[in-house]
Amino acid sequence: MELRHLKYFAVLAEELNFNRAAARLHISQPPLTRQIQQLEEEVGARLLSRNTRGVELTAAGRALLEDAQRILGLVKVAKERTGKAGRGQIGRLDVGIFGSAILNHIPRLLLEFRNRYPEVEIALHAQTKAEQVAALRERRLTVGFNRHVPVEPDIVVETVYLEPLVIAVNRKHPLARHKAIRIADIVGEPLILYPRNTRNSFADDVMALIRKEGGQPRVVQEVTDVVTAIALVASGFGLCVTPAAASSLKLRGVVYRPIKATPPPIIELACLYRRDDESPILAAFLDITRKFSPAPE
Amino acid sequence: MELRHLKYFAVLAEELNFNRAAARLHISQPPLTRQIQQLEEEVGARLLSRNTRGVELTAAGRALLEDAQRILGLVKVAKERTGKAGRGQIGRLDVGIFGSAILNHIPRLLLEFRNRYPEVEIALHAQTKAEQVAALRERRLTVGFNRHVPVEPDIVVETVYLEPLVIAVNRKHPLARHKAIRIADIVGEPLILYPRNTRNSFADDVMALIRKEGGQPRVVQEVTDVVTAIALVASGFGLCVTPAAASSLKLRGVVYRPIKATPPPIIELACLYRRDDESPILAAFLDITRKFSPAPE
DNA sequence: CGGCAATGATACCTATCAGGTATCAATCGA
DNA sequence: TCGATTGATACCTGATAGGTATCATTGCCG
Repeated sequence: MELRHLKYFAVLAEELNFNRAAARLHISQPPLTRQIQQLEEEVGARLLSRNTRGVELTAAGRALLEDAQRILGLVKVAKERTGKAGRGQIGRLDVGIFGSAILNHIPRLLLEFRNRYPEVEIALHAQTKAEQVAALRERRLTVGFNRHVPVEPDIVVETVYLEPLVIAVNRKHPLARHKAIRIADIVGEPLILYPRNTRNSFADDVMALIRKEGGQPRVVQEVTDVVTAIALVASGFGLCVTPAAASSLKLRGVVYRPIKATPPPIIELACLYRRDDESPILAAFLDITRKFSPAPE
Repeated sequence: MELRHLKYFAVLAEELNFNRAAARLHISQPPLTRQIQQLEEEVGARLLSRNTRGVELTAAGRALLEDAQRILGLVKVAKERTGKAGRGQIGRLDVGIFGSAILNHIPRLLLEFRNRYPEVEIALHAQTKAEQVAALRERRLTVGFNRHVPVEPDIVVETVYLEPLVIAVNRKHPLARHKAIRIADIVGEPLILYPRNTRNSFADDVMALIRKEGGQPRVVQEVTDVVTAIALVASGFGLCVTPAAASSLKLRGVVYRPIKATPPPIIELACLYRRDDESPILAAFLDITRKFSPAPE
């Protein structure tokens, strides 16, 4: 049995007339007769009773018609669905993120992607660098976002965003009166650092930045995430150097000031994915990512 | 697209190797390659990524595989179901019956039919002769059972059972002492007749039977159904001539006696169906009906 | 009542295409 | 580097879907 048989039968069952059905199928009547005969032989039952004036469905014909229509419908949606999957318009995008990355740039990317590919399900997974790499290899992740990602042969690391740094200070702190703050100004100031206990982290960048100005950072507190860090700034513990994205965290008593320097200090956000991943969804997502990157607006 | 494409693809997706898949499909490898290429072209997406050492499903391929398997499964059950419908092993049998016919013979037929065609749904409809004929014409009934059915050109009436008559008498009545009763014995006896007010009914048969013996029936009560008639016999209202099937109605105080006559009086049970009905279910049912008929055991 | 028109079935031809054989290109492993 | 294995390609052949011509049946209508 082939889909042709079912298609022919479905049309014939609608028309109940071989000539009209054949015309609708753009074939002549004898081939239609033959295909229907074949179908009848294969299912082992008369499908239509031919009473000289037109035809009529038998019980078996009625039974098959239902199934045939459902099958033909399924074939149609299967074709469409497969095509969509091939163009990355359907499926699932698993994105690995880390704490503060979710504050600004990545949500914009995801929003844009969702608008363009509304039928792709997006799943977010908060994971560390190492977890992301492992998850990518095990196909649990399509793409990850992180900073300072070590180079691996099977993982592509692509810088997607250059984010300026800002300094979060308490509104009552003298530096809050400046429009912009020089790194030299914060040498000796009490510093809140994050994340804590992580190799190759953003915290190291900040330390290095201060040391480059000849200062010794005076860390008064290490915390695990931005939100806690900014909360401490709000309560006057000290100041904090953060990616600009954090400034969307509006906490009472905290102001954010750009850093005065040439070139202004920036931090890279990278995206990572399997080198051999040819999934159209990844391609589509990377396409959008690159349109937004790497320069900050 | 044809089912061939889906079948080939499903096997290939399982094997993930063109040669093995081709072998399982009893074709050689090049035609398989070509059919898969055609399929890919039609859905507009790569289904497999060919990495020199074996192949791998793409996202589109995974999407299609699910649908393909479901479709192939449906095709299989559709074939089976249609064949069954063609052999009358599936579907629905609407049977029209009248009051007392349900007491003995018809239930046996239905039981046998249900055992042989367990997947056919049986629906019973209590209807008069005229209702049955109308329902047959309107396809609401597959087959009807009745007595004294007038001949109609489009309805076949087939005698399916020759039922002896018996006489129901009160246990205390003098005739109850006889093993068998002659019609002559009941001339003048108080008679309960049913059904009431119906043309060409069983009641007429009984009346004719008694008149043939030269007697004038002494009808003391007319009722609509057997059960009421037998209940009246139980309370001593009179005696009642009924088809033998009624004797399965065991009421306290009622005994049934055969009629002594040559030939013994009988009443015909007929089944009726549309002359142009070629449904295999009807054929199957008639087949069983005829095996039980027309002689009483 | 006979010819006409419409039905689906049959006979036979043709063109398409599924499937076969031989072979190629690429790549992995020994 | 050579052989083995992968899927792809080229080309041929045979099965078969589809076409044309025609038939048998039957309802319709003058």
